[in-house]
Amino acid sequence: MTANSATDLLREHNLRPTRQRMALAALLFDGTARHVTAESLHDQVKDMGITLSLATIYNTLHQFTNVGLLKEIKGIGDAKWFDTNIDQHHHFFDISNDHLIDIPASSITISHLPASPDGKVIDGVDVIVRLSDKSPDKSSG
Amino acid sequence: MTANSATDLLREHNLRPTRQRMALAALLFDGTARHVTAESLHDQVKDMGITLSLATIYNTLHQFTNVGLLKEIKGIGDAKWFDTNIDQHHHFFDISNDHLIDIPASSITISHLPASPDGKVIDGVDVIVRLSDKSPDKSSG
DNA sequence: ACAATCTTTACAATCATTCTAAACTACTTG
DNA sequence: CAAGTAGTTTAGAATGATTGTAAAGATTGT
Repeated sequence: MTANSATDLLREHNLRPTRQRMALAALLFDGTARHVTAESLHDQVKDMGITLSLATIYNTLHQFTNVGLLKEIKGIGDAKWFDTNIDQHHHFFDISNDHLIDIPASSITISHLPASPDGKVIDGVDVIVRLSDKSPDKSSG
Repeated sequence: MTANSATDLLREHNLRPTRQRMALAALLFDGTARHVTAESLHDQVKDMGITLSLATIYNTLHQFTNVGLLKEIKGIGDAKWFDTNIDQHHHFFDISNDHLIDIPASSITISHLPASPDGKVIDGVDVIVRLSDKSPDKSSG
């Protein structure tokens, strides 16, 4: 993502194109799906030689989420994760290295979901498929 | 659950039947499925006129989980939840009041799950169906 | 009862996150 | 471009959930 398109992107969403938001937008919206936590993003910008306060990272992640540029992923580990893939989808979560892999919503079929209780509507369905390392002792050795 | 059966239950799992663990076992294993956090359990025992330190609640929840008496529920709200239903199952999570409702695993059919990446095996599948209040303005009035 | 071991507890420490108020930056208008 | 205003960033304090620590207390086997 170029500096210009980052500017446009931010403006389209009524966010001032500040140095900080430009840097984060450049990192996040390069076309590849990214899964980040505030801490991991903080480390990534640090590696680029840019220093942003953690509070700004949190603020920006929330702002990007509010305007629909990011999606928060519920239920992964201890920290909050954000996803640049804003389509409805699910996740593999590799517990051995805290790595996330997207699963398109269309790749999973969920049927026979019970009816919601009276007065309630389904707000969303999150599926997390936990992965662990295949034990080398089993199944083929 | 009677005091005697709580004692037996604890002994069967190599846990000394202390006053604290007896109280918590009595509360938790009365036959109905319960969803608790450390804080909510702490409040419940307080209501019974018993005072236990929060640290003990945490310790006990973890011990009960380690011996298979409880199951930790991943991905709900900000706190860790524990479930007396140790069968494989899923959850409705009512975001308006942080209330959980079990969904038996057999009530949901998940098909076409993609293959796990090389070297990885599926450790478990968690489905959380988020519920919110039906808006009174929509759909029938 | 005694010693050995396991538990509980108060309190400090930690981790992720949010709050606060002051310093700073971007945008608009002249 | 200068000034004013509104939006942003930041360091550091505060919060909330959880874990660690070390000392005091309870349970068990003999």
